[in-house]
Amino acid sequence: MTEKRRDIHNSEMPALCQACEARHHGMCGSLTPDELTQLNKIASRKEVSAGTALVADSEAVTHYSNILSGVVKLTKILSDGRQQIVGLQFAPDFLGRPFKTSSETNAESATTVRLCSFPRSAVDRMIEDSPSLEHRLLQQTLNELDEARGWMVTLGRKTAAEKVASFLYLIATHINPESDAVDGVSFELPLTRADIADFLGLTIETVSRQMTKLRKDGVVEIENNRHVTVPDLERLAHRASI
Amino acid sequence: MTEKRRDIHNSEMPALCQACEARHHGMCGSLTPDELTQLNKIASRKEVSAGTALVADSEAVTHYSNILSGVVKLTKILSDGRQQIVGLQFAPDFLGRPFKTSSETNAESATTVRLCSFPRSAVDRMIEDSPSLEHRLLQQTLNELDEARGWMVTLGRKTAAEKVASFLYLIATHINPESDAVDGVSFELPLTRADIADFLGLTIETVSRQMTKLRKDGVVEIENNRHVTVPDLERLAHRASI
DNA sequence: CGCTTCGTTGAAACACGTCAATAAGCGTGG
DNA sequence: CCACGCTTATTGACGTGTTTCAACGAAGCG
Repeated sequence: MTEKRRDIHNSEMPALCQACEARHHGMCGSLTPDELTQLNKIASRKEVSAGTALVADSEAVTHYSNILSGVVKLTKILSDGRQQIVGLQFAPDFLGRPFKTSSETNAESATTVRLCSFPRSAVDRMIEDSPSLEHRLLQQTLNELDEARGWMVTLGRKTAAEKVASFLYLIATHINPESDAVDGVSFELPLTRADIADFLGLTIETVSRQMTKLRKDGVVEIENNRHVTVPDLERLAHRASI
Repeated sequence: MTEKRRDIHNSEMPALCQACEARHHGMCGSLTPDELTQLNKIASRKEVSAGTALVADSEAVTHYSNILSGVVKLTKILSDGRQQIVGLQFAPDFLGRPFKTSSETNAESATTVRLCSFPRSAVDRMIEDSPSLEHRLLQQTLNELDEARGWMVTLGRKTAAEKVASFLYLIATHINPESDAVDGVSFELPLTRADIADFLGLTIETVSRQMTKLRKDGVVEIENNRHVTVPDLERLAHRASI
């Protein structure tokens, strides 16, 4: 894979992709300049506001997308309305479920999200022709599987306090892809209390109480409900039993 | 993929693989007879009893395996000993985590398990050479991801009663790969009450109480603690909120 | 036959959910 | 600019589902 990348001359790459690749390391990294140029012709970039349905339940999936910025939540609902967020996706994740036209999973923007979208058929064809693209896809899928299984421990075996700490830790370590700061991490929560509750399998009241407790214990600082500062990531991780 | 299969003449296939492929539809189906013959030379078949560690936490993974029969549980533990089963694997699933030598996930046989194992390096090489094998691997991984996310709803949003019903439904529909029987499904539970509790994020006492309730309500019949009969799968599914 | 493991059942404790009231943030319009 | 409604979040009192603790029964095994 690394060798493959090496012979990509930036000058041959579409300008839009250059800017994108410079910041992230998404799937397009495994495409040749030719493929990239080709894909770029049929790609469409768009920006959607928070709360937009990107993949509606059981609706035919017509597009795949790369997330350029923002956070997307993947949700499932039971027939009586109970909802569970089964995954969060950050830039530069690939959004879509190859080899299956319908999905039982909904995708919705949690924040303002910028996307680079492609018609499904074109990408499916490209996957067939490009083993390295499929390889990249397999790696992302394996990572998502690891993350999903890790979260299952949180859902099944952690207390409410540990769940909320786990969530904050997850965001603190994922929201800013490049930052490796150990101290003084600060960010805007991409999710409302209701979303956090759906992610953790709790009620909004319990989430609120545990957030208050973390704040009173000095583990986090919270301003305007959404802006969070974590003075000591290790301390937060400890609260999350990580 | 289907076309690829069509030109495999059974006469060219190693005898051991023939018997295996006849019953299941595992990964080896995407290999050519040549590759199969080659792989068969380095494959070792073995049978392990229930409770055998197959992949120990953070230990280097030296082998991949196909599950020929039995059930394997994938577990994760927190530092204080709390345990969560994050997946069950049935024949003919592939066991192992490609592209990563260490895993945070343990694999342990839940029942007697028959395996067909291969040295890691040989399979890794084969994956590089055979796009169709990688394709098959991607598909299993996507399926496992779907299953994991489906189970997250069970863990996060279902009551104890629904969780136990969901578990019984999962087993009833997975334990016997070929059976499509709607009525009178009968099977041996592959997991102890402790395992079931670890899978559902409950205690063994709660599992026991809910099993008793399902039995008293006539949703399932239970003999000798392990043998379960489900007279009406739809009724069980309803209890599971599926 | 005793020993251990596995499963069931009951009573009490508690973590989290439910219900309800209040406050804070935010856009809209008079 | 303030009034108004709406959504989002906090906090309290109370109820309940699940856990905890404990005792007991059943099954497997030397």
